[in-house]
Amino acid sequence: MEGNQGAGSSRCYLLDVPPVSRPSVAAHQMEFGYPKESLQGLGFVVPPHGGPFLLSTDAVPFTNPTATCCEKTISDPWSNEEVGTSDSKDPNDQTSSSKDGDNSCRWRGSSLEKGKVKVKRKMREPRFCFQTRSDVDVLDDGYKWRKYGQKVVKNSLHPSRSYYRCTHNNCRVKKRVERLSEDCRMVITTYEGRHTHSPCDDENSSEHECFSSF
DNA sequence: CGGCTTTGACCCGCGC
DNA sequence: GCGCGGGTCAAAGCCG
Repeated sequence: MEGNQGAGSSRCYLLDVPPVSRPSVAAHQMEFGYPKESLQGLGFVVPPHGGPFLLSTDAVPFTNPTATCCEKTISDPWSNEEVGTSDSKDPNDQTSSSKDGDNSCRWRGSSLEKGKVKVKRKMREPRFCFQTRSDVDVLDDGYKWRKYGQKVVKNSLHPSRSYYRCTHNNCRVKKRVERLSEDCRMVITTYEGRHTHSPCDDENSSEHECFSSF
């Protein structure tokens, strides 16, 4: 069924990144005509001037319902609806952030929390996914990520999905990376949440200064 | 020695 | 109600 991502929440873009050692990405596609506001809302800071980016990534809107991988990505459990509310500033979010911030006290145990958590689970952070063509899994977006898990994906020929988390102190942004089953060179990167800092904040700017878009 | 990756287990949500 | 799949945690190992 098509159009379920019409909600306009979790957006997906397709990038054609040359197989270089540093396929820095993504963010650069926003200037391909995508609503910057939404991107900013997601934590992707877009240069106000929308200046040209260094990379010549070829971005394509990744919202075609018939697009194989796209469909799969979007129809995953986290699906679009929760992202729709960019005003995730509801009370729930407050609570969840305090919990989320501390993964150790997530929904493990405390049956008391269950009820609340249940709801919260659906109310995740805003997400943003990209499809890139690259030989490397982890796209250098200027932030520092730490891998915290890997999963086998059943209905995929490339059954490995990796989970990353921003290493910055109070930043709870997560990133999910998986290979496209049809084309192992295609990487689907899904960002979740908003960075509470700038990339330069993560590592000493230097080369990343031009990637402040993430 | 510190940080990161790997890997197995646990828990939750959803579909049947 | 049960089973499956997905997401996260935490311990152990590895590397710089």
